[in-house]
Amino acid sequence: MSATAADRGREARRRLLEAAAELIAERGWAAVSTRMLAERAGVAPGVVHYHFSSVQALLTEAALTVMHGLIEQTGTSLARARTPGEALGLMMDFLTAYDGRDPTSLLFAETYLAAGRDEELRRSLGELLTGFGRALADRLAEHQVPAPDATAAVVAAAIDGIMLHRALGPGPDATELTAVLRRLVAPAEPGHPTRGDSS
Amino acid sequence: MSATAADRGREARRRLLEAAAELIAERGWAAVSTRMLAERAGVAPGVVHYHFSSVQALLTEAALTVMHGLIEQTGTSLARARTPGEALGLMMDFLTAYDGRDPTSLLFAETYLAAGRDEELRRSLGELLTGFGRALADRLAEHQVPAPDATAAVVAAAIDGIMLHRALGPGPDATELTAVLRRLVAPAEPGHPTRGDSS
Amino acid sequence: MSATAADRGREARRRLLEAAAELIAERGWAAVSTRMLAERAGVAPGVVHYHFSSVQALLTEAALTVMHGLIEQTGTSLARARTPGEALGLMMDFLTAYDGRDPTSLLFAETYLAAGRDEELRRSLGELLTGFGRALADRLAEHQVPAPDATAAVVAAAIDGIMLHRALGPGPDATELTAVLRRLVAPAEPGHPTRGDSS
Amino acid sequence: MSATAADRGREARRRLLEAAAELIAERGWAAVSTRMLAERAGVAPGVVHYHFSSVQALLTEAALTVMHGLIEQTGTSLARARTPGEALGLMMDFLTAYDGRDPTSLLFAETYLAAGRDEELRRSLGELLTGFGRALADRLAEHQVPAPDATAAVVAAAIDGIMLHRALGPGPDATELTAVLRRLVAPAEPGHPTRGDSS
DNA sequence: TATGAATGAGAGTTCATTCAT
DNA sequence: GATGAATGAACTCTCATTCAT
Repeated sequence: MSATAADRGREARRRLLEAAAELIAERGWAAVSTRMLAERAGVAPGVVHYHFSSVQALLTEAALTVMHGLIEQTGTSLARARTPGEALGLMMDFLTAYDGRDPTSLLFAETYLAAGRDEELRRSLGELLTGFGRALADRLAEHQVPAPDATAAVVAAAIDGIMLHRALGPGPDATELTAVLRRLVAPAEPGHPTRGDSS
Repeated sequence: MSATAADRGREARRRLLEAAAELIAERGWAAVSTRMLAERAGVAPGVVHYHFSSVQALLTEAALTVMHGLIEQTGTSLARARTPGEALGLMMDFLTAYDGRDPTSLLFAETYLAAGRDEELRRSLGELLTGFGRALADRLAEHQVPAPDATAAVVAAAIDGIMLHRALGPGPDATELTAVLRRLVAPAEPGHPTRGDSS
Repeated sequence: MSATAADRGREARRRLLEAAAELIAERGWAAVSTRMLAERAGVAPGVVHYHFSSVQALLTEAALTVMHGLIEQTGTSLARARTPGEALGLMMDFLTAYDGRDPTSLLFAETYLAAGRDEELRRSLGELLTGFGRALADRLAEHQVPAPDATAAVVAAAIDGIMLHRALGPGPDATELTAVLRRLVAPAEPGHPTRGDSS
Repeated sequence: MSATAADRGREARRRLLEAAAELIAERGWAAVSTRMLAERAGVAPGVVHYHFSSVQALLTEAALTVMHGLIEQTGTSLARARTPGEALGLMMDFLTAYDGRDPTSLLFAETYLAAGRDEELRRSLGELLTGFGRALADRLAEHQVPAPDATAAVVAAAIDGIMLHRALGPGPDATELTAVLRRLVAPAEPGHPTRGDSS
């Protein structure tokens, strides 16, 4: 109401972050330019460097914001899950929600690669994923999945890897892949150690 | 002894492909420039476009050559494997051979992403991976692994995904991950679940 | 007093258009380069593409601006002419004002040729000349010149053609040529009907 | 028969001249490059500079050869013409044979402009056109056309100017234009010498 | 009589960033 | 808080030309 100027400033900043997330997916991290960002956000070119110290800083903040949001939300859902099937299903849901060519999948992949060349980004992203991995491992442990830490790592990696491969072509459909992935998280059973498929 | 000129040309071309593979991993696909390539290969800048129609074409050829070599060689090894354990072990070996920050892992990841923005690259890479997926699925089928196609896809994706995540930090070690991955390829056996080889 | 930045921008743009018109004549349409334009206009190389989407766009705008100005002004003079002799004399004046090697003549010739390879330029230039041709034909018709449209086309073409030929060497002087050209615009006379066209 | 190597050399040279004439019309004088010429002529790039001292020299020779051929042939036809109508008709024939966008018209126009920036080309082309102008003037004189030199210059210029304008759009058709041009070459008549102004 | 690999300059264009307003 | 003009380096790519073979 009062601080119209400050509000416009916040709004411009928000639109720039939104534009950055879109453009990283569309063009690739290294191909996003100041002018592209300004145009997409509907602001003057100079505004980019007014709100952010560099284009890299804007891209980093945008990517981490989106990834933090999605991962945090999934972690929360995991924590709320009451039954094992519910918890595991949440992970598998990614396979139907994202096809490897959607903005979210691409943003994740681009950011993983960019992190390999930016120490600060690598650290932040590492923390995010480590936290998520722990949350997932905790759930798996509750459901008697053996080697819960390594299993959580493999599940998360498999899902990201599937996204990466799907960008190249369809591949097997989500239902089939989900069935295979469930083998990873079958709970250990006293008499019949490591079953998990025959259903 | 005669064709010194032609030989020099072949050598320059070869060095450019070598430089391209290195630089894609080091700097990222979109950040490789004509002059960087020329300098790394030890040739004049103009030579790049003398031998290749564009920088994109050079990067594409370089990436496909390396990936083709590695995948073909792995496929051949798979085909030669006499026992199931040997075959499965070959796949798991990637986890000890590559740590996600080595040139080969990075080249793979960069090329996957670049393929999303280059139709020709996507097609070529798709063929390469489809062929490998089929070879792997065939082996899995021989060992009575259920849903061999989807399983092959998940195994390959998990390995690439692990590489991607490892670039961010160490994570669980290869031995643990391998143990988890073996759950995916346990043969379906009516009476005695999870043995898995003797064929 | 306030908008010094905007003023500087307008001034730079203006100087670039001026430089473009000069350089098209001096070097030829296809030989005008970004850096030549920048140097002549006294601006940094990057400024060219800040103000214009491409060098082609700059050349096109510059050429059309100059040609539009000259043609419009001549059209206006034609319209204001009170007597036939005055109107015809305006056309003939070009022969004394321009010698085929002056910037204006060369700009016209270069632009005609460039228009053959640029659809948009061809359209714009075509409209400009069609409009002028109509204005001239109207005047000729008022003075009972037979076939005024074709006559206007021939007069305009002859003048441009003379400029083109003069670039190669002097040729007959303007007075003689003017006398010949006047044959084209002799009014039809009842008793002695305009030999040379009918049949 | 014997000198196969020498024959191939002559043939390559001939094909290069042919390619040059085509490409000047297609791309414009300044846009013709060594590689384009070699490709069009079906020879290796190095051959261009083996047969010609520079690309400019090749273009110049090609243009002059074509123009010399056409002008010489027209001059010969003019000389052979038995009646006035026949002679004048030869000139007018250009208007139906060329439409301003054909290779010949474009080659002429491109060469006129190039001559303005190449002293040697200007001299050669000037001689060619001067010679033709004299031949035409002689014919006009024989038919009692007043001011035959200036008239010849205007006729030639009008035809080239019409070609130049036609490249921009159709304009009046050849029949109408020819009718107008015939006014220029009407023979002087005892009683009414050189009418056409006083109105 | 060619050949084709190489050179290095220069083409048009886009870049992240700065700064006076 | 925002602007937009400007900078100068770097981008991909094409150039005419040379020269060892």
